[in-house]
Amino acid sequence: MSLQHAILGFLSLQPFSGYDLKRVFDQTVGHFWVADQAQIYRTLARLADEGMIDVDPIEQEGKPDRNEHRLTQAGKVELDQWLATAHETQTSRRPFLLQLFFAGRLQTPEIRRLLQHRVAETMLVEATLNEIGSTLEKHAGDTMDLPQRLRLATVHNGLAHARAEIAWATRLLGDLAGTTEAEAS
Amino acid sequence: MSLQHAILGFLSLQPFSGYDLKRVFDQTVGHFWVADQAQIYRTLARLADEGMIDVDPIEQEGKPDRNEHRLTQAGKVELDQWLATAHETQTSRRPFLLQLFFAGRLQTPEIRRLLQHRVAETMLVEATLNEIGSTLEKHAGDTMDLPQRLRLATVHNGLAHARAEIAWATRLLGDLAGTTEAEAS
DNA sequence: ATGACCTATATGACTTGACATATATAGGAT
DNA sequence: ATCCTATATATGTCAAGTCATATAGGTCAT
Repeated sequence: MSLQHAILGFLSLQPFSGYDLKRVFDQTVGHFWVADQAQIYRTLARLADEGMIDVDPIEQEGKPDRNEHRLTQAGKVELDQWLATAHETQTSRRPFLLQLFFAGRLQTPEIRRLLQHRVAETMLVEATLNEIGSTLEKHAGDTMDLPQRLRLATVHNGLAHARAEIAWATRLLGDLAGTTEAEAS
Repeated sequence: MSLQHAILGFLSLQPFSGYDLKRVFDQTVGHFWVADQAQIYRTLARLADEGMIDVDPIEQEGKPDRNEHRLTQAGKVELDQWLATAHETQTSRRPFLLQLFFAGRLQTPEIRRLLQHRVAETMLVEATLNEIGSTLEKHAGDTMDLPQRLRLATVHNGLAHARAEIAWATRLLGDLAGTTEAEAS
């Protein structure tokens, strides 16, 4: 499970409540990791159980109390070990390719519509990532330290894949158009 | 759930047993969709329950009996509707990016090692996809029909993303090397 | 004071998937 | 005889994730 280590990672930066974590996930790694609120709380409970994190109840005025979580030594060790390990990548499932694989049953215009939708969708992702990237670069200015550059690199990764997807789909659209015209002529 | 529709897709080509399906999955869509054997059988049972497929017990000599599954009209309708729908893509989780995001805690050489491992891993994927691609092209010869071209396109998609990943990681490796040298000089 | 919204945590129910293991038939090897 | 492999289906168990919903404190606007 990686969510566990993601949480340890954030807690290595500063203490967070579960509520904080949900927002931090969405705002920083949301483009490649979606974390469910319920899952965050349950994982925090498990990590506390295992002695990876400590829980610190904080009373607040004007707001409900919050449970701050901070890394224990054991948690730090676990995190660093996970970080330093080169994990095998398991092939991720791609529903769109599945759909395309069987799309031979459809009419060519319908397939083109699917691909065009895919391009449009991916261009939106690209735009979002571009914004995130410029924000990161602006915030950092000239002095970008290693952690910042790695965070930016995750955005560049998303951009690289988005562009690859768009180029691939666009090319396939061209191929399909070419054939249709050739068959019609 | 997409496994359901993948199974319907294969059964739209010809009848299959659960055992067949497992092999067919591995051999044709394995590069972007891993299907668990137990999951296949349970999904077949559910699809039969829902009237999407019919089960046909076949007695065999020299081998155990097998249950052939074939699409019903309802299954065909469900498949075609799924195929023709432009589904929203949910962001897939990328454990490697998570790792990189927090890798600022590591020493630069360790980060470089992670990236080099990533490149090597992805180059293996690329090689495998190249083989699959050439096999498909060889089998088809000059006359590639639409379904064949779409199957090939899923391989090209994988290749495009593999190359994007390699290029991104290589570039990042260069950046990291540049900084280390600059800091050392 | 009622409703809308934000902060904050928690639980129940369910789905999907992963992994191990069981069962049975039969061929071929040692 | 025994073991290994292939064919074929099935079940148990657990982990991970999704979605809905509950609870509770508090602010602010109408």
